[in-house]
Amino acid sequence: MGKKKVEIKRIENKSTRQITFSKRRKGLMKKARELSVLCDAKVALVIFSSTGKLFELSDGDRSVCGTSKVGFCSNLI
Amino acid sequence: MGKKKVEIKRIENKSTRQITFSKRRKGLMKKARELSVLCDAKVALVIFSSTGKLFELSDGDRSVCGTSKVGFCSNLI
DNA sequence: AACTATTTATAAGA
DNA sequence: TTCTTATAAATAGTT
Repeated sequence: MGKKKVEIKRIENKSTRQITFSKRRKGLMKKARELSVLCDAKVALVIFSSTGKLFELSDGDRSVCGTSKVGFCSNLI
Repeated sequence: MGKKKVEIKRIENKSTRQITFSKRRKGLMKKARELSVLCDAKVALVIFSSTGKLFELSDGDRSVCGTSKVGFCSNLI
């Protein structure tokens, strides 16, 4: 998608990589939510950026992971 | 995407829901891998179908979660 | 942060 | 149920 086809390999330019990260993270989380709702599935998504920043999403029955999002993330680490 | 626009709510027809689950799960995992590679991020994705079947993906530095995929999944539960 | 040309994902259909 | 196709959606490069 986009004006040029892009090869799936590490983006070397830092600012391009950061912009792409921001755009694709948003898109991925949207699709995760959609899968969860449309198909009545339980979905958990955890993303660490290359700078170590954490983004997380979980849908469906939260009880398997604990009740808080922070708790859920902590269990992963 | 697709021939008709679809509303994001639970698909009531069981076989349609199962087909959509299969297609979108595949697409979501592909995009998770792409984000991981393009942006040098660590991504973990865990999906339970409505029948309880587990699908899982993790990319990037596995050490935060243990070395095996099974181990990683077990930690979540 | 918005736009838009294109690519990609996918809802129906075969 | 695997393959095709029309269309919606995501997004790469641009402004």
